[in-house]
Amino acid sequence: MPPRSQDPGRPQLTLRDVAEAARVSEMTVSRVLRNRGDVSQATRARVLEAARSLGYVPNKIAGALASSRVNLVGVVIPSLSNMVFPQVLAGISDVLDDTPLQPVFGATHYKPEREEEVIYEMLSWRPSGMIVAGIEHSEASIAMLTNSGIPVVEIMDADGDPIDAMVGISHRAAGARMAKEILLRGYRRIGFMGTKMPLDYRARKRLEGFEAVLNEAGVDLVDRIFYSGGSGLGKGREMTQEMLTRHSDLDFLYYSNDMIGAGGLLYCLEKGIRIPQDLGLAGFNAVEILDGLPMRLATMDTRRLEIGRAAAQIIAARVAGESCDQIITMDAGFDPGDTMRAPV
Amino acid sequence: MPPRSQDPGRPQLTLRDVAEAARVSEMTVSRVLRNRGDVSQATRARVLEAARSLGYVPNKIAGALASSRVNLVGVVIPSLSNMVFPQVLAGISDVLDDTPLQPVFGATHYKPEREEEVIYEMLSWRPSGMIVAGIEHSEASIAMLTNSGIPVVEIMDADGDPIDAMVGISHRAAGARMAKEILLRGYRRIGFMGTKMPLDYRARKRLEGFEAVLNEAGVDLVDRIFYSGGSGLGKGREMTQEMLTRHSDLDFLYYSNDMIGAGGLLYCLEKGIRIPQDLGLAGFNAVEILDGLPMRLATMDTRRLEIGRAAAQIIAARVAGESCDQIITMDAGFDPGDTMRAPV
DNA sequence: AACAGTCGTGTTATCGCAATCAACCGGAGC
DNA sequence: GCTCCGGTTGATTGCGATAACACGACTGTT
Repeated sequence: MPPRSQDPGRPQLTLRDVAEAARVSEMTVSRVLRNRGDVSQATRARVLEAARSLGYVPNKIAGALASSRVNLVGVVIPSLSNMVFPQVLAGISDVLDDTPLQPVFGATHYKPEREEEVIYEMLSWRPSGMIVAGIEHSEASIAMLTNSGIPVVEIMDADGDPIDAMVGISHRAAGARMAKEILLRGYRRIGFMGTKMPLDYRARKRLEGFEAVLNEAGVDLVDRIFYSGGSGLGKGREMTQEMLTRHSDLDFLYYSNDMIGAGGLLYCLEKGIRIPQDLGLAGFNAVEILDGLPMRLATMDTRRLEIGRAAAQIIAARVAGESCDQIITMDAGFDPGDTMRAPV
Repeated sequence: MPPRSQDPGRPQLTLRDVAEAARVSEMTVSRVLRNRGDVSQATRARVLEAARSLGYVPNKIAGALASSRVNLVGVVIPSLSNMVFPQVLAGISDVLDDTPLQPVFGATHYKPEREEEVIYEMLSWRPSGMIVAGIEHSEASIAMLTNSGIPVVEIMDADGDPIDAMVGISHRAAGARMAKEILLRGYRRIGFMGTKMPLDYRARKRLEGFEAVLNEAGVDLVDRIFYSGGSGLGKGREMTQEMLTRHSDLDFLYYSNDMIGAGGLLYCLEKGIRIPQDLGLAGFNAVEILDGLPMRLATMDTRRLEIGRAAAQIIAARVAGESCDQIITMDAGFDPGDTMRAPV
């Protein structure tokens, strides 16, 4: 029978227990465990030994209440299963690992009411800062963040005004850039495939920027297909088949993300379609899965790691009382890969 | 100029402020905001209005200290950028979303010392439960978890004894099963490719189980290649090329995960190798990316979503004081896909 | 009319720790 | 021998909330 850790009898250890064991005051134990103030080597050793042998773990709840300092940074993102956000988190962790700050994540699933709840929950722990994906939030969310009195960094978007600080790329500009590159290469009959989610503002802005440039050039999207549910290679295949069935004369397929783009690419290669001569393809996001496909899909790098890093740096600086940039706009990098022909 | 949320002047709102605004005691406000006890409709309305108009967000730090109840569940996993763990998290979130409990994640990057730190950090917030990936932990980690007095669920592995509760599959059995299936189909000259990480115990157990069955049948692995760094399609391609260059007579390639397996598959298809007749392939983990590849890779489903769910259910039940299974061993599902020929 | 039982609300005492300031100690300087 | 001092250590207070109990105002019963 395995030991059960829920034995009720076990009393929670406190500073007092350690203090008694080491025959010093609670305050001294507190100082030792936080490496604060002057404590003699002898006392320090005695305290550490006592804490170790008792298996004492400090209670941050009490510590935070007493010092009104909480070393948490709330990070609010739409989803964890998206392949995109984990990289932002990696950037954040990278930077915060060198500070006393610790990130705490929450997912909203692109639902504003869920975002509100997550923000409320997080703020109720009185974190030192917040990093929130996107710049579109409910009024209540904005009010809470504004009133919180802590640094707030909105990330991944730059098309709008932030509550406080902001780090991201302009998705409108990214869409426009891709449209320009496509036109520059002589493609004119373009189909779009993307997610249906009306609340993915960034995807929407990209499409807006994309179409705006097309329209200026007198070109219209031939067709568009929206899907719901998870993004996967399979989804890209299906949609591409559907799209090419509807219109046999397309010369370019623009996908709202690399996953479905890669699926489309695999489909086209199987069908023996000549890429990029007869048909060009492009996705969005520069996910690592692209390295390894038979052909490199054209895409745009959304600088996720750097965005995470920069956001965390802003929080760290502000918590330390240093000044820093409040608005950082990055350029999304364009990569034609192998699926777009050379500019004409 | 955007509003700065760090205006120093803003005093933190407390129950007292709301109480004064609503002209009731702090206790009454507390009751209203937690929906506890009897409060008259009139008073309740007044309090809610006061809280809303002030923009009050409760301080859980203080609440937790006073009630010694913390609705957090610590979840310790090796990595977030692995495609595997996010699904475990999804299962956990699924279940906890229907309870007052809230998951908090921490990544260890497969380092025991990092795991120790993460566990220490989490326990210092006095969570209601812990879910930890794997059953191999440092002595200190085990001691901390045991002493914590809270429910602890170790997940994703079943080859060993748990600290408290456990939910997972036997990786040794999974490796053995795959070996049997391979032998059953007449493959004999087998190459293995996997990650070098000595601390990925589960990958190691799979290989052990795999080789044990081969050896019983008088078969030896022809060769093995270990890689370090991230798993990607590209890595799978490179290794497969290397492996096939070293040994032109292999008839099966066993990969330690689906990502590199998929890369290998794409490589082989490009080279015109006849799969599964001349060469069989198999990966591990049943990641969704497989749906959409030109050919379905043989793999094993590690039941990640269900593991996450079950672990969360155990925590939820234990927190609620209910009894429940303590050890759940799931069977990894085998799927021959299209890359293994029929049994002979 | 006296009593107990509700209901709604307030009072008091923690919760475990850190900030603050006071107290102590032994040696240096006069 | 006295003060002064820097280095250590301890006692007290309060962080913002909740638990537990106390209390007054009604209600309904006998």
